[in-house]
Amino acid sequence: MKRSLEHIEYKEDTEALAKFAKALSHPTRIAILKHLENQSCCFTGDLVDVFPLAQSTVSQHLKELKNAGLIQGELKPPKIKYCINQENWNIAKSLFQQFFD
Amino acid sequence: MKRSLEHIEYKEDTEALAKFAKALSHPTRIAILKHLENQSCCFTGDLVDVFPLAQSTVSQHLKELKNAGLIQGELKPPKIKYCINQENWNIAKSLFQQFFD
DNA sequence: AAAACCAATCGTATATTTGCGATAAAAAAT
DNA sequence: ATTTTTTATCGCAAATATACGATTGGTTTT
Repeated sequence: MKRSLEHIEYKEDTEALAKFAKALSHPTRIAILKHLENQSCCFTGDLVDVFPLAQSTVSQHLKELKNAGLIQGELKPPKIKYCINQENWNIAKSLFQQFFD
Repeated sequence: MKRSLEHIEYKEDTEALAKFAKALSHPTRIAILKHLENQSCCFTGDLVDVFPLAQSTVSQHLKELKNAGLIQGELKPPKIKYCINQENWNIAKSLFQQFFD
């Protein structure tokens, strides 16, 4: 990508909102989050059964949700239990609320 | 991209939410929408002055926002006046509200 | 009719995203 | 100690996104 010489600096809220939106920009990730909201928590393997996707692909989506801060993984060897990260979830919620008035 | 043989079908709301989120997934587009919320409307040229981006790049972002249905352009020759598409804006708003509980 | 203005589109380059299979790592079960 | 289970990561391929300059198309002004 031919980039602008200087990186554009946006307000912190703008950047944060865009980052959360990006995490939500794929239907699989929306579906994963909806699933987590219902189940409260789940394991990677559960999701692999729910979605017709390779294990590595599901893992990749979980990683992005984790990077965005929307979920967190708790080690329950040999599994990993994923839950909504309530703190950041609330931050995202209020950013979107604020944005839409 | 090596795709699954059959395209995954998600619920309509899930697809719609992901589509809106995608439109919001770039800080420039967030900033454009915030600008439109303040000004109620504006012209492409105004935005080119506000953002340190090429005219074609701004136009590209406007196109994506238009495709997502979040804005609409009204011909005011020789300019084009862009406004929030209030109907779809409200749909997006309620989808995000619903999603975050 | 010609020149000027505004915005979309085209063509191109590069970066990022998405997806898969294969492999690795870490713990549990045998 | 070996095997099994579970999940992350690597390497690759293809699609999509981002950005720019140049060009095009439409309208207004001269």
